[in-house]
Amino acid sequence: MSQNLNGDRAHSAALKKSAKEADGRLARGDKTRAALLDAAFDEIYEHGFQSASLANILRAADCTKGSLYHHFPDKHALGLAAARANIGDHFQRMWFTPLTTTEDPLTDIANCIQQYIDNGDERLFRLGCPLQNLSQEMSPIDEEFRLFLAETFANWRSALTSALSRGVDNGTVCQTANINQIAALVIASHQGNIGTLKATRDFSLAHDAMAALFSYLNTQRPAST
Amino acid sequence: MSQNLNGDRAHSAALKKSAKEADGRLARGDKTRAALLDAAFDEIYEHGFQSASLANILRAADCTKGSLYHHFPDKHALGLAAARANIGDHFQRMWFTPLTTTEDPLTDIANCIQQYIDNGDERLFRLGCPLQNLSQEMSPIDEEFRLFLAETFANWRSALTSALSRGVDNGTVCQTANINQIAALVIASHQGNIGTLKATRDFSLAHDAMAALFSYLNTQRPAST
DNA sequence: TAAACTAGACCAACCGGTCGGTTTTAAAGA
DNA sequence: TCTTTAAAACCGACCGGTTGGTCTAGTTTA
Repeated sequence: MSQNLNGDRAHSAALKKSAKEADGRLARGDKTRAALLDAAFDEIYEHGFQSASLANILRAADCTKGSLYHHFPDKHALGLAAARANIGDHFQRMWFTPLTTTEDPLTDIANCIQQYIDNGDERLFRLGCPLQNLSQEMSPIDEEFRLFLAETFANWRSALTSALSRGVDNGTVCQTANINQIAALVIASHQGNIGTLKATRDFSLAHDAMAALFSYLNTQRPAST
Repeated sequence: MSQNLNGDRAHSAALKKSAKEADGRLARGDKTRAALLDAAFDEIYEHGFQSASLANILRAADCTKGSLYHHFPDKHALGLAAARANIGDHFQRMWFTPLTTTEDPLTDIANCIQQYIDNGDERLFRLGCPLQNLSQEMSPIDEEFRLFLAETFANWRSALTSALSRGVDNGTVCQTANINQIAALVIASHQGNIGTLKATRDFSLAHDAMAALFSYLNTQRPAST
């Protein structure tokens, strides 16, 4: 077993070395590795994992085959590491951080979703959600990818239910609300909305779905008597 | 322009001939063509369009390259024709037929969705919805595919709104309901639900999302006073 | 000097697509 | 009814290009 959990071939010595770089600059090898992860994520996001071309990745990372196969045992490990690095970051920023502190989960969940539709960049609308793309493509054919993706969904779900549970406690969510159901519908409708938008490019459809979800979320507030 | 709207190379003479086959048997060429479409759909459903292998399709259809390229100009036309044939049929059976006759759209929309989760076959849970898979993969890279998929989404949406509109008229749907929003959420949440299930394999999550959607749908009924 | 890292030529396998040639089919002619 | 004929249908070897992956040699770093 020469691989660590990230599926790469970095040695413990290299890890120690880069930890020593206190000024933020990355050691040469780590810079190459980071460039490969970035380039791999972009290429996979654009073309999917199976159609992602190592040649394109190497060109974008300004790197050669020898370097790539020094850092990663194969394309699969590179793709998985790239997905882990990028998708984890994204969910932390967009969902986990806002949800762990909110005192009004129904409002802030709606805000998270609105963020995507109102402030999404060109790539989001053209390419959709990386988590969803990888789920569609890789879940049926690669168990390691599937487990990572399923874990991400599970984390997302529990971030939602934790926040909602806090909302029940502090009175911003109705006592009788089924927080598991709310979380499940938030995930499903948001994923479906982003995915559908990609093909239809119909923002009115996306806004309608969002409005319907928000009106559902509002029925989960305590009666205002 | 030697192609017809189906993107194949069948000549009008061949079409006339097969139309003459009143007993339902297909002429030799049409049988080959149908076998190719079936095999292509299966291969694309399993591996996606870009990763679909012509060699696999030919093996499954028991056919050779020469035949394939006699019937279709290229892989793209084959894939598009296969998608058209199969996805159209599916939506007709699962959604359009039930929805054009229903007198209680909120109930029957829920039934349609329940059908997928309760009676879906192994392939649906492992591979998801072909419409969604193709949307994810092909929308960003092929405008012809995208237009067909967007059209399918639009047809789905208008089948839902027509049924809901009838429901408003006959009193099974609340007068103040926003039928566009309802239709949009049904599409988004259903698509998202099937897609998420593929990675998570968590039926409790799918059932929760479905239950939440049903509870939303029930809020759209007239007050029972 | 040993280990980490980079370099890029090279490889077999597979890809979608082409093409010259053969077989099957059905209508026309006698 | 038998023969002729041309198009439709089918066949599979072959093509250039690309794929992920290997390997040996050289460079940089601690």
